[in-house]
Amino acid sequence: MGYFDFEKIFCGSTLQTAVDLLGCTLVKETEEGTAAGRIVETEAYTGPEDRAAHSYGGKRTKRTEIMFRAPGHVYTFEMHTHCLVNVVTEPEGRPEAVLIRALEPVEGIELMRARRKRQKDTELTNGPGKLTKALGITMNDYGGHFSEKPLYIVPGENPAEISSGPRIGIENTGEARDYLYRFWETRNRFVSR
DNA sequence: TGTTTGATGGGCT
DNA sequence: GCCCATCAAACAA
Repeated sequence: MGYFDFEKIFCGSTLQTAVDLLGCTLVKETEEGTAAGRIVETEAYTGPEDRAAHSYGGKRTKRTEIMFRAPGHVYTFEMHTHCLVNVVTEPEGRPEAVLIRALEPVEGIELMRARRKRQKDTELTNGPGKLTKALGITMNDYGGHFSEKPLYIVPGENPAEISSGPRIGIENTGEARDYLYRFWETRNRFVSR
């Protein structure tokens, strides 16, 4: 079993990486056990030129620092008491990332149910804050790399059919609001909406 | 030190 | 579909 090929995203575009990540598997190992899900929904955040990105204008803060590092690093951040997880893309110095928005549960479903309480199975991982809770991803994962345990990505077959649309929850970002930077597997029932 | 603001989720209508 | 809890990061002062 190998890890996702982060070399190929050195020279690719973040939009292409967002598409390439669909169908790959996100795995988190904890003391409680291993939980994993197939990535079925992503969003691209293309750095300095993208008003919706945390790194818009090249803004470099404690939070966005990791986005300037090499591809494959783990960018987690908190908002509204939830933890969201991103894959850093592009070479050192170019702060772009892909947000993982939804998974289709593959392994450790009982563990996910326990972490998510009385939720229907389709509600376990169909949102960026939900999937981090189901897999046990926290701010402790910030700065790690997706080719190392305990949080990593393994390659998978890309979906046969992919849809795209505007990103979610970025109403106040001018023209960036309309960019079609959200990608998902067509008709997959685990996408967020 | 104080104030503002979300890349959300869950509950209620 | 609408409302809002809740808190760290960011930023102003």
